Amino acid sequence: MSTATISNAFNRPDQLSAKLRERILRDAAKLGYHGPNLAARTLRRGESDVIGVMLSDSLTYSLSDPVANQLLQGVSEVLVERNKHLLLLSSHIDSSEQRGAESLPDGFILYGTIDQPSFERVKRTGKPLVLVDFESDEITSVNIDNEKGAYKIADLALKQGSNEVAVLGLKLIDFDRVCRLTQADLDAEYKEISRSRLAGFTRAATENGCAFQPDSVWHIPINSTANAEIAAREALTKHPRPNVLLCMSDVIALSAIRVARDLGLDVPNDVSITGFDGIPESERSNPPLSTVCQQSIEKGRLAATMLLDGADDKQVTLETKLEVRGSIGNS
Amino acid sequence: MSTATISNAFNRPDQLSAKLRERILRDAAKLGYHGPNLAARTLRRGESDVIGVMLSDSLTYSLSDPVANQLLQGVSEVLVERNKHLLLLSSHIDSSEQRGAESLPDGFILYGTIDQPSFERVKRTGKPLVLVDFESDEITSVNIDNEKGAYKIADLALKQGSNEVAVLGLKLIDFDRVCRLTQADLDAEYKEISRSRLAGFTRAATENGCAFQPDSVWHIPINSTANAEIAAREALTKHPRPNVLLCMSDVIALSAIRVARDLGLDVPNDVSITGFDGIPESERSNPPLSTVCQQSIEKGRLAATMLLDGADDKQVTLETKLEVRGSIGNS
DNA sequence: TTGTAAGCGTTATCAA
DNA sequence: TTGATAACGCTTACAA
Repeated sequence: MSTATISNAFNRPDQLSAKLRERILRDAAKLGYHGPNLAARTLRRGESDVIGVMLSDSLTYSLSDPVANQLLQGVSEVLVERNKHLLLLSSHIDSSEQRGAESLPDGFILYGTIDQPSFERVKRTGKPLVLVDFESDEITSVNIDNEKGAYKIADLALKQGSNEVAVLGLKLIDFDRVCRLTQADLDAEYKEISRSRLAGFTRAATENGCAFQPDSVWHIPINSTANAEIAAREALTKHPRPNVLLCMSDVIALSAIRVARDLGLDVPNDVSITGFDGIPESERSNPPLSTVCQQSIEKGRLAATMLLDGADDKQVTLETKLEVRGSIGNS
Repeated sequence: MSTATISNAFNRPDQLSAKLRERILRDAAKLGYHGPNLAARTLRRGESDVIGVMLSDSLTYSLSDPVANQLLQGVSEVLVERNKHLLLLSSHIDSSEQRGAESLPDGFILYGTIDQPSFERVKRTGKPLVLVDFESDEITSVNIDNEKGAYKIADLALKQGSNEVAVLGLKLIDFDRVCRLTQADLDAEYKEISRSRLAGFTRAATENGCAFQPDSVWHIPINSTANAEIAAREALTKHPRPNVLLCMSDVIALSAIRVARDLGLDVPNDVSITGFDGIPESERSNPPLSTVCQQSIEKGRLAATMLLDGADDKQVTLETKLEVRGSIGNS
């Protein structure tokens, strides 16, 4: 009974008699053998059955973000189906351990705006890559049309005949605190999807005759309730008070709804609030949030499927769907 | 220049001259070498720097569950700090790929009630294990006192002088649909933490003179909004209508609050509703939810720390904290 | 149908 | 300070 036969017992049942195979498996179990070792198998075969998901934000934060969560749900659904495993990585880091972890997966899903060095490093592995909410020439990616989605919801909110608009933006500049923008901020090059959303808001505002100034645009560095509440409070106590608040994420918009209530404002009669993403909680708020639903779960499913099926060099743009709910006025 | 020297250049800078080391690193970068390969290193050293988190529910579901999410946040916080990596696994599965994935990690965190075969398998790896929300003799674990937490919140809700109690329970029996319990269900052995919560509810009800029957107890198989709404609707339309609804999770309780509103019931005047867990959303509901806060993030941190620091054979019980908020009547 | 042997990329040991 | 070598556990030609 050689090692080869044992290997075959586990991996190629047709290469030996059923009887021998059974005996081997039984003996292995008896000896407490746990089955082929992944490290050794990977080394030999060059395939680990592990898929890496690299997140642009920190792991801890990403796990708390409802949108990232939905993406991961979609990804995991497909991976489980295909018997692949999920290794979570985060960008920014460049330790030797990080590089080690990067060497294991058979392929990567890169979510969000990955920093340049990490991106280069992963590209150089030569392994298949699928980008999500991030684009790069010649690399397979899954995105939505952020400009269009933002335009649609802003247009809807502004059609109600409003005249004072504020924007609660996500990651508009490279700064780690909540603040308003300046014209210089806007002119600076910054390659985040939020800039496309801002472009959509701006186009809708211009078309509806209520263009806004940079100082009506807030920058929020990270999609958390705490940050959003600060910005919402500033925006809603500004003079003149905005009667339309366009938010770049549902987390932000939901925070804004709560802040508005705290300030004694009625949503939508005093102020209309719109979100972006379509997270589950957006349906449950009071009033329910009007938002741009971007099907994050489906995005994850699609990205994983494309990665595993080797859909090279396809750049997919998913449709967004407007969810019109109570947080927009109908005056 | 031998492989050994190159290895040293990456792992033991003191074993060669700075000059040579620098040259090696530079050349390696130029050649597109990504750094030591994890599979090979693991094979040789017997250590992967990967930690496995095995979830009792499916991966996809767990990623959507706010409580599991908080646990994972805590775990990831510590892992990132320690330069370890996170492999997500789920219980129930026993494919060869699963066993492969199980062979990689240096240790495991087992979250929830892991099925017996998976648990045995992981135990036999001989690697360090930390159980969370799950106990087994002689194995390190992190738990809370579910009976006590449940007792405290139930006692608080029932002190208000109510007389009709219903319970929305999570995973009380082995059945995949929402249903009420029978006495036989209660008598059957079932080793889930929810049984301890039920015991706490029962004790408080008995002490407050409003003991409930099995048919006032609902079983919900999985902690999702959809399931919870079905159960909540059944419970709140029962005759006589309960004026206290004790829920075994915040997701369930938040759903119940919405269902109550749909039915035109005022919370807490018509019905008091209590939760369990202390998820972020519980603060934001309308009215805010009274619940038992179980510090899930801290649980994750602690479990990861104990795993990495080799706290063998310690069985920790974390304190729970009562959060008294608007969903309980003060009549 | 079964066994032999090479080699995957590392690192630890030991020798130079 | 550096280099040669064996071994980690597995899979896959190929030989028996």
